[in-house]
Amino acid sequence: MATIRDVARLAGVGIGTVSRVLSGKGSVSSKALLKVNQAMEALNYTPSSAARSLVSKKMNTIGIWGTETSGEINRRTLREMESELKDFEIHLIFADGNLNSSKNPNASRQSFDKLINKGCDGIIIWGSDLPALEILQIENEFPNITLLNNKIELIDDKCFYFDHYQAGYLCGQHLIDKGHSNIACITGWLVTDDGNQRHQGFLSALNDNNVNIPKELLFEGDYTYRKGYEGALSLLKQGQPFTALFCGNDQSAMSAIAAITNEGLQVPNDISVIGYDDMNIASYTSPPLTTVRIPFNRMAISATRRLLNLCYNLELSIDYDFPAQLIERRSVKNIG
Amino acid sequence: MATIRDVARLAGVGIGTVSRVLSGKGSVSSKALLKVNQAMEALNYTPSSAARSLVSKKMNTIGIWGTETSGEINRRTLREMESELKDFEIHLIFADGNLNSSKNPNASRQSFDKLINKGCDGIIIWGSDLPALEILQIENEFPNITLLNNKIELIDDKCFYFDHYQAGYLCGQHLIDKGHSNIACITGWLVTDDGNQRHQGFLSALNDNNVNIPKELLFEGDYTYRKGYEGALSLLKQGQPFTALFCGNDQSAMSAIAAITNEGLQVPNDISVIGYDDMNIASYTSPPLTTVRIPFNRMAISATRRLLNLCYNLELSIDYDFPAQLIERRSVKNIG
DNA sequence: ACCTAAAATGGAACCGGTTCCAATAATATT
DNA sequence: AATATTATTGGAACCGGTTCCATTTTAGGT
Repeated sequence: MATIRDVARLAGVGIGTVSRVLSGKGSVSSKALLKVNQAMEALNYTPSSAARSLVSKKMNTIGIWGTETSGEINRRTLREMESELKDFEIHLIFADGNLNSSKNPNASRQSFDKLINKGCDGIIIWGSDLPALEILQIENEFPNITLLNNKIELIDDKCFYFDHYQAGYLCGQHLIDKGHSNIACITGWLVTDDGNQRHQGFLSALNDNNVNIPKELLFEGDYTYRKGYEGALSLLKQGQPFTALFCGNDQSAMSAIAAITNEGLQVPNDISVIGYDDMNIASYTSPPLTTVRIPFNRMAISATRRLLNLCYNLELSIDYDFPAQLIERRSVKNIG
Repeated sequence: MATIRDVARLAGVGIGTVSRVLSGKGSVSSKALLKVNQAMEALNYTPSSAARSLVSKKMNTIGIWGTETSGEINRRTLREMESELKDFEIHLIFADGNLNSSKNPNASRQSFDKLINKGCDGIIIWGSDLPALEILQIENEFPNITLLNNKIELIDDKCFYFDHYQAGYLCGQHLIDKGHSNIACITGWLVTDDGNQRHQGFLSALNDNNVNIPKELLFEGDYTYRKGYEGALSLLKQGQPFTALFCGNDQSAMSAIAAITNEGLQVPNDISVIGYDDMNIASYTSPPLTTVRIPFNRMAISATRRLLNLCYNLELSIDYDFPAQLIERRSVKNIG
């Protein structure tokens, strides 16, 4: 591997000159420029990123910590971040918090520290797996962080999240607008903040319209297909009748529809179903799924840009408002 | 940030001693060990990975180039690789070939070179977006590569792929075993090798059983939900009747089922459907999807380990055989 | 032609680790 | 007690860039 000194020697100039043509800063005569470029070409020279990082103290790498990234929605979000970083030649590395935290409570912090040790210039903390207090502590000694899908008042300008409460409310209101008053619910994972918020928003919408929902019509899910399927079966079996079902996400909505269909009932004729997320498949189910779309892409981009601004003193424009949008398809019937 | 010299000074020893306790190699007296550990603790010392990389010429990073990584199956595969690497404290970075190659044919090679420039110790080339010749050329000057989902005879020991032909054959045979002889097909993306192979395998199974498939019953898809839906609609509309449908992947199978259902027909009573991939949702559809499962995880792990062996002189065990397995659920009816 | 300002240049010093070796201390041998 | 081994130690040199400054060239002004 050729070094900058090899290039300088071959070009017959000093290393300073080579460095100048490399960075484009400082002045270089056109003859020198030519010779250096030829030498670099001839030696197939590539600057060592390790040496660069050593002096610049920038790794051109940012880390992502937290949420499981294998679900479709999170993958889509990730995708946005990756393409946002591509322009800056910054790479992403992962440390999956969940993976370890289940085994060992301290492990989550350890996997986070790994990212720092690795030398990430900044870290996106995704989700609320880390206690707020701990995040504040981290932020204190390592300020280059951004929170995605989490809100901490004291560092609100580094937080990017949306109003799941409002989105949940939207769903509840929609079912009511369509004339439903016997409404069942398969919740998201209530252990997570967002699962809780969308549930509360949903409940509030019902409450504001004076419809209340008996215990029997509430099934606590966890966002998985499995729980969606089981939940629907369980709701169908208990006595209370219902005409509409709100699911904490599209995955559980889809498997709930499958369960309902497999039980010989029809969606939306017998039971209306509304989901949450607007997955790609939502347009291609039977019936196409009414759901709520959340601008993950814009949110992810803003969180990423905010971090870039912090790490590299940039001033990319960012945004803090990400309103949800109801996507009406054919899984909710108007029975008013 | 504390450096090794700070630690040495505080501990009252030389930097060599600190380096020795860091690496665990060479002998250090117990007193020195204690003092150094205390000093490191006191200064909250973390060795600079950039400085380490500079001298060791190892970045502890490997790159992935090629396939779009946002689909469920690919993401699952990726997940396996990440967790395999976690144990070695090696990180993964991406360079999405597809993203650019569509715009500019040279861009794919450029994005590949970026990975090398970044200093990856090795690279997994995923898929067949790069011509074999070019890969051989690359391998020649940068031998630390491994191919995933691609086969090149000359470097077969670095290739990890499965026999899509065999898996496609399995699907075709299964439909025939169930008594079907009017069989339609929504292919995968025939531009890709694997899409082609599974199609050829499927065709061979039919051929070996003397059932032939008229042009009208072939619809060329591209793995997307959209094409699955459109394909099913189109097949339904043309005159030729059929009782079974093979889809190039589960995504198109699922949307094909939705289309069939939306048209008032039933799966599997009117039409049997078989998919390919065994996505998570496949157990939770209506009806649950018969499909073929491919051991992506084992394949990904082997490809990763092979690369680790190459990069870091390890001798992890690897595997080259990844047979497909038919998962029979309820979307295929026996009409024999 | 002469003087001054601006452009261009070379290279020492540094970033923070690892490697290696000569020097010293500790332990064993006779 | 003297000598031979072996264990431990400190630090110079190096990895390959960037930064910075003293010095040399070139261009501009009169």
